[in-house]
Order: sequence, then C-alpha cells, then structure tokens
Amino acid sequence: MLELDSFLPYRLNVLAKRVSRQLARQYQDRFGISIPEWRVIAILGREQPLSSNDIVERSQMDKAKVSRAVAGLVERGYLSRQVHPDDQRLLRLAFTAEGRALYDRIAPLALDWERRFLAALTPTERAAFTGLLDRLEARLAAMASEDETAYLLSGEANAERLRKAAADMDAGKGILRDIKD
Amino acid sequence: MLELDSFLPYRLNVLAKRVSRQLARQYQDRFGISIPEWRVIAILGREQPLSSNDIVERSQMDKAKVSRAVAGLVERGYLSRQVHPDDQRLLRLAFTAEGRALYDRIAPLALDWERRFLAALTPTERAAFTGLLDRLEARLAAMASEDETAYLLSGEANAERLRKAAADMDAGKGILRDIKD
DNA sequence: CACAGATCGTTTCAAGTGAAACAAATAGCG
DNA sequence: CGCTATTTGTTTCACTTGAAACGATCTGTG
Repeated sequence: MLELDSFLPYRLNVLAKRVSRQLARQYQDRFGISIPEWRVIAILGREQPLSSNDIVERSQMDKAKVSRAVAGLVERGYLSRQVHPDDQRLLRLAFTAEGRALYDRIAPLALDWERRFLAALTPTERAAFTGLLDRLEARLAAMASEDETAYLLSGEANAERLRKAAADMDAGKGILRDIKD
Repeated sequence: MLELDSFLPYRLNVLAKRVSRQLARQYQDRFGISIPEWRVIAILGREQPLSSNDIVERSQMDKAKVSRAVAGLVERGYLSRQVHPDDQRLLRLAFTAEGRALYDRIAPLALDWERRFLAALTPTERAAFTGLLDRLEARLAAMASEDETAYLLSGEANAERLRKAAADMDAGKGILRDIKD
C-alpha cells in the first residue's frame, strides 16, 4: 500500500521545498533577490565572466528563467552584460562592484544557514548522506535515459518518430517491439 | 567558498524536481492526472472520506491548490463531494468507483517506479537514508520555529505585530531589542 | 561564397501558483 | 440568545513558470 509519508518522491519534494523557502528568507526580504537570481549570483561567484548558456548548464534552470534573472540583476546594477567580441551571440556576464559586494554579503548567510541545517548530522553522517545523494542522482540519470529510449518508441509526443518506428515495425524490423512492451 | 554542486539546498531541489518529473511521466500522459491531483488521490487511497482541510494537512499543499485539484477530479468523475451532515462547511471527499479504479492502477506504477529508483541503494542504505531524512526534517522544523520567533520580532511582513512591538520598545520594554538585532 | 541549419538569448503565451479577499457556516464569549 | 471571531473551501489577482516561437548570429557544407 502506498503510504505517502514514506513515499520517497513525496518526502524529497516536501523537504526540498521547505529548505528552499527557509533559505530564501535569508536573502529575499533583506536584499530583494529571488531564488533564480540568487542561483545566478552563486554561479558567478565562483567563475566569471560567463555566458547565459554557461549559467543554464551550471544551474539546471531553463534558459528563459536564466534570461529573466539576468535581466533583473543587470537592471538593478549588479551585473554587467557585454557582448562577446568573438561571438556576438554570446554575452559576457560579470559582477559590477555592487554585485560583488552583494555576493560577499549573501554567500556567508547561505553557507551559515547550511551549516546550521547540517548540524543535525555528524560529519560521518553528512558524508554518508551526500554519498547516497550521489548514488540516487546517478540512478535517476540512468532511469531518465532508459525512459528516453522507451519514449521514442512509445511516442506519445513525437508523432514523426513514432510513425517511422511503426513503419519499421510493419516492415518486419520488429526487434524493438519487445523493448517497447 | 560556495560551491553550488555541493550546496545541499540546491542539490535537494534539483533532485526532488527531477524525481517528481520522472515519476509524473508514469501517470500524466497515461491518465491525464496532474501532480497535485495525484497527491490528492494518493492521500485518499489510504483514508476515506476526508475533508479538503484534511488533505491540505496531509499533502503539505496550500488550500487553493487542493481546491483546484479536487475540483478537477470531481469534474472528471473520480471523486464524490458531499457536504458533511454535522458541519456544512466540511466536505466529504471520497472515490467514486472510477476513482478507486484509477487509484488501483496508478498506485502500483508509482510504487514500482520508487522500487526501481531505490534499487540504487542496498536495504541498509535505504534505511540509513530515510533515517537521515527524518533527522533533517526535524532539524528544519526546529529552525523554522526559531525563525518564526525572530520573524515576529523583526516583522517585515506583519505590520500589526511590528507596530505593537515597536510601541513596547518605545515604552521602554526593550528586552527584545537585543534579540531583534 | 551562399545558404541551410545550428546556437544563443529574448519574448510570447497559456497554464500553474500562492497570498489574500471572500462567502458561508460554525463556535465561542459576554 | 446575539454578535464577534474563527474555520472551511472557493475565487481573484498578480506573479512565475516553461514550452515554443522568434530574431540575430554563427557554422558547416557543397
């Protein structure tokens, strides 16, 4: 029987959402920074300058969200946005002096919050926990690519590929049918 | 220095979101059920009938979201919604025959997905992981109530309480000032 | 060199979200 | 009792989200 309290996807979601909210309280009201904006700042904090696309890759946010977060930060004077001289599609995003100062104020708050949160665990437990997270992430990635394969074959969304696959199967290239079912 | 890849709030968020998305693929396309709707169904699966408020408490969703999920499920004939005879503010939400059948089809899919996901860990590791999650949840709850206290005193959001506190401080009851700063 | 396709970042649009206002019903207090 | 406060669930409204369309730029191939 499905017990929601012990159902891991549910537990992870509730925990992650609560963590995000509480952490955001450390900087949202004080600095007027949204969660996506904070992520952009955190990424630039360790590497500069970056293009929007670099930030998309590092942040796991979609490019629209990054675009909006960057626009807000540029508008408020925390980031400078220049066009890359060698490739005019690319931006060169970097902190202004104000942006750097902002990062220097928020980063310690975030790290301190994390430290207080993780004080619930001993160092050994912390290591164990992050190790288990690594494993789960890897498993998830593996399942995602399996699903991707199945997806191409079942084709709810990609009529083009589905038709080709169906044609192949009709043509007797039925090896894939077993995988599909 | 703040390394986003190892920053736990960030890792939890990315993992939880990916888990949700992948799990949702098990039922969204097949049954036209959204994530909030699935949560309502999962909760009713173990206890029936419930009021909207009961579902709010058990699901950690806000009442607007629950209201909309329930409305959708009622409209499509999966739930019956009656007024409670003893308290007409309360609803008595329960599966219809179709709703029960839907639950009986989705729940195994969800559990099976979880089983495949958790196959990344040994039983011992799984137990360790859920135990660590318990501890982190408890820590978060403790931090939330600490914050709640600080919040009432700093009062960004509650002008009423802030004004009272300010009046008290002006009146010389300044014991709280140290806490506030 | 031309041009078809890929890449980058922005914008649009429809859907989802949550805080707050709300109506209806009940509880509690004088 | 009568009236105020609280509880319950819905709706409104402003905002966020992400998929898709888009314009601009670059790349690769013939």
